[in-house]
Amino acid sequence: MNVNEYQRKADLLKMLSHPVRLQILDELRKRQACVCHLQAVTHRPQAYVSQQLRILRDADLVVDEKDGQNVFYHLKSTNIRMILEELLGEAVPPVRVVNCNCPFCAE
Amino acid sequence: MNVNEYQRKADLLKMLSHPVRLQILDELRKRQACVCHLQAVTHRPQAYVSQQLRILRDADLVVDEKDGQNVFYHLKSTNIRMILEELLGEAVPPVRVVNCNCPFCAE
DNA sequence: TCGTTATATGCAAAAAAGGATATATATAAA
DNA sequence: TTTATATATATCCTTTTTTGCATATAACGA
Repeated sequence: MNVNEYQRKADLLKMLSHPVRLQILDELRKRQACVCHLQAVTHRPQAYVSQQLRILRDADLVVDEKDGQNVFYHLKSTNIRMILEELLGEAVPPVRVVNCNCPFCAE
Repeated sequence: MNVNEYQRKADLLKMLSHPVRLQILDELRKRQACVCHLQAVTHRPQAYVSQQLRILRDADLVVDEKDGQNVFYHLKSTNIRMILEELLGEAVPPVRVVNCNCPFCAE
């Protein structure tokens, strides 16, 4: 392990060491989700969620895919999934969120 | 998982998301080490290393133990050890460091 | 006691992160 | 074409982090 590797690993952790980003990633490991769903889950304004998603996207942790009006995000690598598992425990199954009109939550 | 739990987990990760602190923790999972050893490993001035150790100590990640002139540090919990393993891979055995006069490195 | 080695702490400047707000774009629906 | 919805980006300001440097303390040896 040299200095650069520690730097890269630290950069990765920096992405995770933020409560809202962590919650977003935790949600995404249950199932892909659109921005409006993550808004409902985190109780944060849309612009705020989009900002955090952009950071995660730039860090190559999530991938976005457009579908009509919505943009769905999902985890990119399995590596991040394993770290989340160690940190947060097993992923729980997705649940419907009130005040969310996304295709999964609306019936 | 509620908001506070994400916050606590994020706080933990924040301690790790720093290249030098990460390197220190990686070194400590091989074996306990005194400040002068960590100085030699990280190539940082003593005051700098002590500062980072204080942060890790305040975060309850490491424990210090005085022995004569030296102060030895070791990891506190096994939880942190498992996260490091997931992130950095298996710990490698300790090696002697040149320019280090600690009891382990001096013959 | 004096100097040396090991370690800790305090402080301040520089850099980065966090979060709110305003605005832009793109799609769909009326 | 107008309007509404979903999402993205830019900007500004405040707070935190980072890091270097000066200094303090404590133990040990000469």
